[in-house]
Amino acid sequence: MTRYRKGHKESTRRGIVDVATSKLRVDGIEGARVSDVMREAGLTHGGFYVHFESKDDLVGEACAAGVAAAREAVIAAASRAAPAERVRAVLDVYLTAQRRDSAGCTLATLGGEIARQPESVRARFSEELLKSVDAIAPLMDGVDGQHRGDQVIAMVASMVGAMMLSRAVSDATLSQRILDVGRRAMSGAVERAGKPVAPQPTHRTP
Amino acid sequence: MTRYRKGHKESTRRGIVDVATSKLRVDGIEGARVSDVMREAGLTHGGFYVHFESKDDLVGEACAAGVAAAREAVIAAASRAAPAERVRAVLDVYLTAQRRDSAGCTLATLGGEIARQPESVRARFSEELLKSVDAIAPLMDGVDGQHRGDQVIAMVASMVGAMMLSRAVSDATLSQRILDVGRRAMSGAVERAGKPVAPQPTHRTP
DNA sequence: TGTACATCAGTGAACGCGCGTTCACTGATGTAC
DNA sequence: TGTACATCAGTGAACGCGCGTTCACTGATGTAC
Repeated sequence: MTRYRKGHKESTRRGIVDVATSKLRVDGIEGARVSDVMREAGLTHGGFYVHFESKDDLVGEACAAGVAAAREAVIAAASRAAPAERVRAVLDVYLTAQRRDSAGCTLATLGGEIARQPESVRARFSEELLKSVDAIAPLMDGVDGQHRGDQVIAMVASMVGAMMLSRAVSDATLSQRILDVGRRAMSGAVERAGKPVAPQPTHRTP
Repeated sequence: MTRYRKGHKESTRRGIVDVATSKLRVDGIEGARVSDVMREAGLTHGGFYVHFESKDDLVGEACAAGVAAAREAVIAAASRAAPAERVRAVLDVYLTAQRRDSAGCTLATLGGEIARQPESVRARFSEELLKSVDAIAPLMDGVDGQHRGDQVIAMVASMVGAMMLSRAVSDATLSQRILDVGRRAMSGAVERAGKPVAPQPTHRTP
């Protein structure tokens, strides 16, 4: 019951990757079953191997797609703000309870597991992450390319760490506090680094 | 072939938890098999249920033990330095290539997976993490308890995010860069926040 | 234009494997007499 | 003090289940003649 027009196979494949990208975030790499992904993509599990060599193959592609999606989201948020406000703009979009309670971000949900994946998966993830740093860096407010890239890395590490802890914790108060502190600490650091202000040794608690 | 002296059962149980704590970090929650943990503890898998109700039960205990171990390490590192130097002291001990390449830290290796565990596991993790924040906070250099705790949370989130990304990435240069940037960004933020210095909008690259 | 055949995305039953868990059993020790 | 029994940490074979993967098959379309 098939035989479709040209490009159909590619679009089916893309659909599988899309489903996998979000299912991996929710269920983890081992928790996201091939058969579930295929069913959610409107297919049966047997056809999986027409599109992918193995589950690892899909995992690598989905991780890369997840990082790419995060990159686009960061670029979109940063682009809307003035250069000096961009870190804060990204933090305000990313480090939110809404984002924590939704499927979340590939980096925060899968980062720990990717470290245990085969080289093929890690390489795809790695490449896409470096590409993201380089793509976001020009939007940052720094003296040179290296510093701008470093600022992206610091921002991403802080956001991802805070988001991961905030998701792991079952205590709602602590979870919210982690998000708030992450947002304040990072935007505070940027403000202090970028402006000639009198010393302010206190974090205010709004 | 048993019947041991009083306290033997408890010490066996502790041994299983110890093995599990490090095995979970290396292999992940699903990757760490009950039978492997038992074998490494010098037992056969059948005896597992004399000590634990289920694998989840062990996972909860091992996660809590992992957080407690991290707390002790942070306290030890911080205690050796002067108050204003403590964040830097912790960063210098924690955000290192050696730590990245060893079993690593429970927060960075399991954080993402814990978010998907049953409430029983998350609650134990959560409790131990909050306990850690409260125990480390008095060592920090801040105006009040809330701020000190916030400083701990910010430090931990940054460290854990950087460590996780550094471990996930397969590109050795990027991996090292993530560690370096994490260390510099955090210790720089502390320095800028704590001292009345002239504005220095650049990160120096040593 | 009509007919025969090749193609290939997708189906669904079946496979082997390894996991968490169960269970009948063991046997050295502590306790009762 | 010596003997019979209860205890219980630990053993190892066996279980059921669900996963990733394989494979013989389907059937609508494109192509050859």
